[in-house]
Amino acid sequence: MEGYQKGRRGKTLEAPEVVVVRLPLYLRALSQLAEQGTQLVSSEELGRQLQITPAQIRKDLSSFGRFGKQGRGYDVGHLLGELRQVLGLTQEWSVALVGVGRLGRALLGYPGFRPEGFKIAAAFDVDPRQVGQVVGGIMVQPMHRLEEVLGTEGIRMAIVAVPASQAQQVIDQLAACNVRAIVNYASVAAHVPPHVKLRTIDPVLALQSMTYYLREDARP
Amino acid sequence: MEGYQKGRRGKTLEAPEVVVVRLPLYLRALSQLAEQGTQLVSSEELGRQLQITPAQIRKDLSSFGRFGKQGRGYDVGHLLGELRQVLGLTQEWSVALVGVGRLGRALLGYPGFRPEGFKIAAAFDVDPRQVGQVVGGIMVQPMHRLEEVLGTEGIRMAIVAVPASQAQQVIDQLAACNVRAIVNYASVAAHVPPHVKLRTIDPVLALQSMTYYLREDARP
DNA sequence: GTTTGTGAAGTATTTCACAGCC
DNA sequence: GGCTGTGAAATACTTCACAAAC
Repeated sequence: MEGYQKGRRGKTLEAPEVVVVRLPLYLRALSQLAEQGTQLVSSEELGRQLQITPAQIRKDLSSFGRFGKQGRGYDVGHLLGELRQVLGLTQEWSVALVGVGRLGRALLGYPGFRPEGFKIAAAFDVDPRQVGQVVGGIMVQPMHRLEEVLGTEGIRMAIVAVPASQAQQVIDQLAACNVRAIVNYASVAAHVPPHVKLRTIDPVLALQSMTYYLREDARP
Repeated sequence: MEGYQKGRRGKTLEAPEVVVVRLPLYLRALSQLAEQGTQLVSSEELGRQLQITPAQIRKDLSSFGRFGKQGRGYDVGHLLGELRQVLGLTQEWSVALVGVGRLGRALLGYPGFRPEGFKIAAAFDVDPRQVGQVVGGIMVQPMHRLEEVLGTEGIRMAIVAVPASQAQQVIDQLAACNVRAIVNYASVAAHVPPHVKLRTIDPVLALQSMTYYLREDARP
């Protein structure tokens, strides 16, 4: 789990980033409810599942519209649609992957992207031994084809799974190719231009912040 | 990047969770500075590297002690030591891994844990074909040995890399074996007892929250 | 001259609590 | 009767700004 950038809301009055980060949680819970055939859900029930207060959920949703019905709750299917709209998830998004080592390959094989509307549409690596290989149905491209491929495929999101020492450079290249959103698995505090969104995923940071709570404690 | 639990600070007045989550960032930046031989660093310089305001850094650090020297800044080596102390990183932590699929294997091969004091000391899987295999120097154990192994190894942290459908069950088992901190890679809003810390890492949530900023924008 | 540590001020976020609607 | 939507209140977090330390 890690850092998302602070809520520098641009000119076009945007929702606070904390709120935007919660919307996908609502989406996921609603999908589950829809699957099991539930039609209506209250903010209280949703809150129970997500461990978020009902007031929080109502307030978050109310900043995008009035999606509920008093006395009844929210229509699951309807709210799903509205949230997808808000989040821009009505289209399929093509994503580039840079780095096809063990982690990159795991990501290429991960079945969780497609059903959510994300498709890894291109993969890149510097290692000439990787280039040309077909992994998960995708041919690994050399880095110098980045701009060309991203351009023709219209790709604006990327996942970076390269060693920490290479990450900043790769991120710079992606930003130069008009990529606007990056999930970074490398263990670095990367810098991006202001119009690029970055989320860094780092299990070591997650572990390190949790040990704080485990210091020398007798257990109950 | 994703959710950390809300700052329910327990009885023993703890630092706010937002602060605890930033400490590892400071640690990482300081390690780098130490490596390149830098002796002193100001909150301003540290802030530049991490994109955090100097005031924020000073305030965060001041809640644990007075580690700096006016007019000079912070001694890199000293601050490193203090932060390791605060975070409980003076010992090595053994971590259990549950799930040795593609992602689990990538984690077993990840060289980033050891230098930070985390050691994957045991691995488990339900799949009988995985059990008994040696991956990254560790023999995969069957799930029924969880309690025994965690007990004898004194393991209190775990990484969950199993399919979403299995995650809650696995997390319950871990909690029952006295695990107090879990990094969860499964795409679920898992529940844990209050004395267990959970960080969920989910690239889909990260992507979904970023598409919000990419909706229908013409590019520059 | 520089840079910390920190109250006080300023924002941001969450929760309360209830009018209004179903 | 139940549950949303929302101002107002309460908390939490961040930044300011400056006295004190070097």
